Amino acid sequence: MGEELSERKRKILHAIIQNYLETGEPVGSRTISKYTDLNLSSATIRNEMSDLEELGYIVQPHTSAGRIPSDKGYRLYVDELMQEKEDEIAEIRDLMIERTDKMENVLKQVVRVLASNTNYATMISVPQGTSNRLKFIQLSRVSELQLLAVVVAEGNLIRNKIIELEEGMNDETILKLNLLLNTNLNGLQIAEINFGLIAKLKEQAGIHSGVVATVLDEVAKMIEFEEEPEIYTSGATNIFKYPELSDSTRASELISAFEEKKQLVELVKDTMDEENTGIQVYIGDESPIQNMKDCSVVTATYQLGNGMQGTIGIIGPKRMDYENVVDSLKTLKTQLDNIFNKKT
Amino acid sequence: MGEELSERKRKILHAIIQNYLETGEPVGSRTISKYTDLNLSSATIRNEMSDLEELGYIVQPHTSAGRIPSDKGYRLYVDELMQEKEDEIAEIRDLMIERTDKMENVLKQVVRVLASNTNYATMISVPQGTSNRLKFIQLSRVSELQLLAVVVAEGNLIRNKIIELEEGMNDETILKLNLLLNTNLNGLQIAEINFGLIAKLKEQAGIHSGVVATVLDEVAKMIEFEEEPEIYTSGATNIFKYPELSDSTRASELISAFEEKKQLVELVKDTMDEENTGIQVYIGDESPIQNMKDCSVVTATYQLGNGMQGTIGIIGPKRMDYENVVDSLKTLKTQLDNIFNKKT
DNA sequence: GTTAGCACTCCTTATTGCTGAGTGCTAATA
DNA sequence: TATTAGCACTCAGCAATAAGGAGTGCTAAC
Repeated sequence: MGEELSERKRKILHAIIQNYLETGEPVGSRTISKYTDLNLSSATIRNEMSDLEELGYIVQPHTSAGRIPSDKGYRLYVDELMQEKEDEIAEIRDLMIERTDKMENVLKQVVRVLASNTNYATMISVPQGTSNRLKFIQLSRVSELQLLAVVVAEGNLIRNKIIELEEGMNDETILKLNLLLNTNLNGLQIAEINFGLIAKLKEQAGIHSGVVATVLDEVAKMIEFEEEPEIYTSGATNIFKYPELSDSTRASELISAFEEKKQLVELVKDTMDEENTGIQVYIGDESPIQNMKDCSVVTATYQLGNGMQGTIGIIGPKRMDYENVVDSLKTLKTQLDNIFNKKT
Repeated sequence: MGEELSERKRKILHAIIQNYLETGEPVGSRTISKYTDLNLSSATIRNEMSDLEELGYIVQPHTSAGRIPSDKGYRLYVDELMQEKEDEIAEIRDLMIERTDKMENVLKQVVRVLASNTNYATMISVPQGTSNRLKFIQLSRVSELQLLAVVVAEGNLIRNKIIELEEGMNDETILKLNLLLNTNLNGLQIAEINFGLIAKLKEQAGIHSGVVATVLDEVAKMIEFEEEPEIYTSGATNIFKYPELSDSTRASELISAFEEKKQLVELVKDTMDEENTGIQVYIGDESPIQNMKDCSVVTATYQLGNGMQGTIGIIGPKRMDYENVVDSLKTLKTQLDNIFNKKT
């Protein structure tokens, strides 16, 4: 593990990986001999490659084939070899966020553009977080025994919930409840809505405390731990562009992972847990998602002002164009920050 | 076209199709000879099959292979041969609509259950219609220059829309607007909101008519022609269960049709246009969707009280189990009717 | 009208042989 | 000692060939 690689070995490994990223075919010694400016014969390259294989950075699919990078090789590439193009402020093509529309639409558009730009499968999670501030709450009667609760949080995150009542409620009561809820809750972060406050509200509701309790329960539950983050995906069929992923069983598993979204939720949670705020790269087995052992997953966390955050992810073959992907995610991240933060 | 088929030919055709539905392999004369209770030798069957081929009901993939049904054959099967199991009130397994939750959730669950029961890809469209009645409208301030409009229609169809204001608006005005809108619009069908009414409302809004106009525009546009019906899908990866659909290009096209949903919208529109309220079966080329020439599509329209309606669809290989599919859709259709109509 | 029999077709699968890319090793070279 | 040329060897991929088998169409007999 700890062996230092000679500069030459690093160069050769770099060349192998880059070549493989482009072609998807095992790369042989002769190719490297010509491809690099090292001016070494294929025989020498062969010796070095033999070493690299022994060290676990590359792998031979079968005797008398070229070499392909192992997970360990990719890891080294991503961590050290790959050059980040810090400066080029690459504009995400075609990304025109039209208006301050519902966040839902913005996210759907973002994920679609990202997929069509990168040619990989993409996902984005609706921002979540415990320190999100309430903008306002509105209860309205929808029918005799149903209330509609609309909750708006910062960033124009809107949630509806139909609340079933056990018994009727007159308009005045609803008005009072609205007043009560909004006076006490608006502007608060979720974390600040504690049991004490809830008890206080119940008390103030007087005879209607029973009803208030259920309403509060619903409201609290709805936002506080909106159990599963919602996720939008796009470009799942891009995986068919990579032969190594597109045999039918593998493809089926991958795509249904995108359809179900359950596993993606795991991915989001995993990404969130890491304190790391930057870009994360999961290579093969490193991925928290079972079905993606043959893929690489690159994720980024984007912030929404007050501790609210979501995850963007790109899923593709191990030989994905890491440089560009990481780059795209970086700029997208900042763009998202801007979009959501410019409107208070 | 008009030739009447002898009873024997019909039986043989029926047998061929049923066998092919099960196996997916071309079926030969010997198989039929044993499979049926006709007690005919394979030679006789061969003669009949030769006739059936000439009439266009079956087709030979290559010389010296068995026969498979042509689109025309399937059509006859669906229209005449197939026995509808009218009586068995087949319960859709596991379909437990838990609560009067948001319609969105109900639909998502329905489509998922249907997919897992049938092993085909499924879709459902959110009900739409011009004769839908408004339950109520609610405008609320979200920030200085943003209003949130919440519109609830019958069946608890909820829509949110952020409306941008050009200039600020005080609370009183908003209150008035709400009163105005609700007094005049609640309980109306969309069709009843005409230009006359709109003009009247604008007038009543007095000095704020400018703002009211935009608000009304937004509200009207939002419901009247909610441009594209929303569509939920499930089980797209089921197509991998049918080898004839799962080669990578075909699969990719199909699945991306499910991902994009654009084409599904066409399908929904097409289904709606047909005056036919029952079950529709599109076989191969009959389908309005380009990419589904190799599939069959079965759709049903479900009603929601006042002329509002949505579409359920099942997409699978041509050799789909028509009997069960049609049956499932029928019962599901009535179940949906019940779910949505029991709560006014 | 039905059936047995037979020649024929052609898909499928397995076998074989060949080619070419690529390796590993050894011996010669700088 | 590091590099290189040369050579024998391996093996996936491909094409050509062969064997097997399912199924048909036709003819002649029942």
